[in-house]
Amino acid sequence: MTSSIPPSGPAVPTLADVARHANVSTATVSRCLNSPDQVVLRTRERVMKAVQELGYAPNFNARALAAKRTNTIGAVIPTMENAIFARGIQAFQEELGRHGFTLLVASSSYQEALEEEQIRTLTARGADALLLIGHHRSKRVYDFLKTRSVPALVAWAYADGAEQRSIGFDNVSAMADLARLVIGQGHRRLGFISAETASNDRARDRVMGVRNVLAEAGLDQSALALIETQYGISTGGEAFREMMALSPRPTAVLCGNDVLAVGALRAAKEMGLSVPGDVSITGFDDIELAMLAEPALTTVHVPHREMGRRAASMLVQMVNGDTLPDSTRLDTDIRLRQSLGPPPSDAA
Amino acid sequence: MTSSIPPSGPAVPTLADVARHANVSTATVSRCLNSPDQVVLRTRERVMKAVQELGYAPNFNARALAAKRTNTIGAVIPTMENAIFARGIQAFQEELGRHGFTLLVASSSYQEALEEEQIRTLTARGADALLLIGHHRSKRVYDFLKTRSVPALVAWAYADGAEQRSIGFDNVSAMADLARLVIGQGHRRLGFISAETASNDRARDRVMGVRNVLAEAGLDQSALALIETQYGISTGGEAFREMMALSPRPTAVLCGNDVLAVGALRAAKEMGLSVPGDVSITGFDDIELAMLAEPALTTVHVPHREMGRRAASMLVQMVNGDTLPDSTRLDTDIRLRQSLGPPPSDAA
DNA sequence: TTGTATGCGTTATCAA
DNA sequence: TTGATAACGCATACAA
Repeated sequence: MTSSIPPSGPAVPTLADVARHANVSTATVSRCLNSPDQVVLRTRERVMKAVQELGYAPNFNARALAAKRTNTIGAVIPTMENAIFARGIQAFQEELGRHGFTLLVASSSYQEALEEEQIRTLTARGADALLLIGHHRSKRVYDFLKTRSVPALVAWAYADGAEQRSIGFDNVSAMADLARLVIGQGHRRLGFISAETASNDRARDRVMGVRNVLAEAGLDQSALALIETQYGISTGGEAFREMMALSPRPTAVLCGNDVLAVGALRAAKEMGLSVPGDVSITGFDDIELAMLAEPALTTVHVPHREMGRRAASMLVQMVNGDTLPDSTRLDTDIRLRQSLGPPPSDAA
Repeated sequence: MTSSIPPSGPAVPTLADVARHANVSTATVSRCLNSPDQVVLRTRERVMKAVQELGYAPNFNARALAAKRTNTIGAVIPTMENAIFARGIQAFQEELGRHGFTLLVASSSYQEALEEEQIRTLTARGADALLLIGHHRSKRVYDFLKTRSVPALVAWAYADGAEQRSIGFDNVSAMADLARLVIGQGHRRLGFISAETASNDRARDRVMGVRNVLAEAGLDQSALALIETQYGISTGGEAFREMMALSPRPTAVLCGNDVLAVGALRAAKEMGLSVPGDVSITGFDDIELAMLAEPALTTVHVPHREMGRRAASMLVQMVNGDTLPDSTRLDTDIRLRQSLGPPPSDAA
């Protein structure tokens, strides 16, 4: 019986290996890599040659442990399957890269408990700062972040005077603008298909935006039929059918996001309803789908890419501690397209 | 002048703090966390209480350094903005979570050099294994992975007898099946709008699939007009316009993916061409957009979610080293929808 | 079952 | 400009 040979090929080279190879101390190698100008050219060349020859690459975990800094920024988003986050995060990452930072993404599947877990995980991994979506989360989480002194930035939501630094837009007024437009077309019975509001302040704010406008227009809140449903095209369609079964039924159905709206659009077509002839439908976000839909969707345009990009530079500032950036409010605007029109003339 | 007070609040608790608090050694605390059954209930309770009270959370980097294992699996995808990857990766992550692994994603923006960099980064971070998209990459990368003995799995592509373990489908035959169908409808002049093939074997394979069928049908390769373009709806549209300017022009335009196809569809509409009356258009991937488009897109359905899920379990197996999983070939099938029909009768 | 002691690969402080 | 050397926070072999 032969003793088992350890399957180690040429072990992964370490700083020490490089140091030996170049006949210098590990400290010098480290300096060559991190602050090259602190070491004279001649030795630096020797060290770099050794690095090349051995194919050395620094061990990230060891570096993080010793330096207490990772140049990594974490982000917890609801899901990558939502195009708005995919797009924003891609821009976020690109901008981080330009500043020498790396992105660590995690997704919460829209579950508050999972989000908390992910936040703790990213923190344990040594993220220098975090990007979070929306303001809604337990005080415990905010306290945790504070005692760990991990800078955090809230995105996709801007709230006046919120304690937490944020970048985003005002969901209430953005949706209100759209609702005003709908009412301006003559609609008096509205439907609203909302994403689930339980732990989603953006969704709640959008509902509030519509309610505010109703009040403003002197309409009773009963003029609004509200359905909450999960994110998805098919769920949007089901909610729409439900809404059309109401009597009297809404002449305009506003949706909390474009995906729900596209579902509604499709359901309408399947039901043989003309949009906007029989019923108007609107969305929110202005993803590509909105323009491609038939009829094209009237929606609220949100600058997702810009938000991601600017979120990155704000976080970088916060980490470097130069100057703390102010919360940033971005503008949204309405994209008026075919899916919105006046109510049918025979509307009861 | 007062000396500056270090802004440290209650410092982050470490293993040692917990140990002190519970009156045990650090080793015992470590065991409580990693192999609880090795420590007797009574002390375990004491330790856990201390953990709670101090709000202790293990430092990931330190743990990785000591244990040489991270329970982390890395993935390098072209971009999160492509729905097929977003969807697959989401499933991938969910399945990893079930096995106690964490996902680290990076994106290469379809750039080979960037991909290599990301692979090195993830490796330096101690990823236990990697998920890569497609087979195409330099030997250097594969060698690197081998000497570091980092298990890697290729996804979104399956190649018979490829050295690298993979999960995916055969892009050549999947596209060939579709091309056969198109030719079966009577088309004799085809167009193909391909994604850029330079460092993308999936794209190359799809082109090859069409070419094979042409040969098979006794058609000259000149019967195929080929345009390569970047991923995107608008680029797809531009390529389509170019193709329609050809003379004689193709009666059917196959696209390397659904996004390009949707762009083509839109361009056709803008040009006043009827689909499939004047020209047929097909896609590949079967993303949601395909069914929503007008007319609905004939395309190749790929089980992205299943691929992500199974990729995760394969990688977990590879890391745990139980049994090495075989490469897996998944089936695709054609979704025949309205965008494909016979060529116009007046086709020259 | 628990404790002691060492090492993991870096960075950073302090001398030289 | 460079070199020793002490952390960093944890896991684990070995001893008790």
